[in-house]
Amino acid sequence: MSFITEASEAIRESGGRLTSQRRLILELLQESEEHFDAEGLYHQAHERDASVSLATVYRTLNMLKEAGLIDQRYFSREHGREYYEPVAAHEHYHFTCQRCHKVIEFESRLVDQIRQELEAKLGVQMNHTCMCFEGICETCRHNPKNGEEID
Amino acid sequence: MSFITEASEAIRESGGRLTSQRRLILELLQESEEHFDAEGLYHQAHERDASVSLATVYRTLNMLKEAGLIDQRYFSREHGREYYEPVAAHEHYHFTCQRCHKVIEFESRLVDQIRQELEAKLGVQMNHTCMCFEGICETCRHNPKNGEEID
DNA sequence: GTATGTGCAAAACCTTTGCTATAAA
DNA sequence: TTTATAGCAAAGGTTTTGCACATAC
Repeated sequence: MSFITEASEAIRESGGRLTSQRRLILELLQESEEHFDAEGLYHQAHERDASVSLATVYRTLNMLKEAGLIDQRYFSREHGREYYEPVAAHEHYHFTCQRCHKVIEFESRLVDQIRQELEAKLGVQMNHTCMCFEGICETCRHNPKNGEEID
Repeated sequence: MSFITEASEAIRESGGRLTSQRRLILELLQESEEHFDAEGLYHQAHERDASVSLATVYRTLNMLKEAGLIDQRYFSREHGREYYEPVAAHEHYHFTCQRCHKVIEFESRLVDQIRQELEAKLGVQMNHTCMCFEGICETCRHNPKNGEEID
């Protein structure tokens, strides 16, 4: 089932309405299948339909997050801005290059094990994990040009 | 070497000045040896010296962060507010209880291994790791009273 | 004396919200 | 027709900054 179909059904099931703005945003999300933030999404949407507002983008993102259709992440060290991505089949994590700002996705058995270890060791119930990794990617490590001191 | 001594030297070495406001803030940090945010620190400082401003607290925290004397962390899922703590001998991580808001520190060999695994697997140079864990602590799990639906 | 640091208030930033008009069902 | 949603602009919450004055060195 496509993202748009799934999201449309979720909206309808909860008594929501499939407005033209929401449809446009869903299309953009499905097309991109990448990481995006509210502002980037807003710019794309606004290009196609100048009537779309930033508030609607935020409201739609929150709605999709509540519905469990997108995940909210942080990518930069400062975490000043929220990013989103479609919910993926298996958990994965992100490494952001501080120089070229490329985001590398990866999976790790170790990361997955942490939850279990903590639940066992601390006796807690883990509901949410947030991890960001930052540094210099392989390409940039081998290209010391491109200026800018990092860390 | 005490935190105050170390910080004072760092300030002087970088051509900075040990103002009364900075001295007060350093004292509070050394006393607390805990997690704190800008506002909490500001309130404490302001009690002892009503002339201390929030701006100075922020500036001092940033200075100490740059100097590598305190670490900046996030404890809540939303990351709306920055927390700080003295730089510790060994890396540790934090689990925050969503019900009682207690913060549990822990160490984990697994967490530490992730860096190495990623450096090997992705060929990156890891400069910064940010992790937050949230859920329900053991105590709260066994005390289903206290209302509030969580997640 | 000279630069660095301070307080204040305003700005910056991202996100949310109140209100009225609009449009989906 | 009814009620959810849109747009707008204003407010929210946290952190930063410009500026003139104060102060450590």
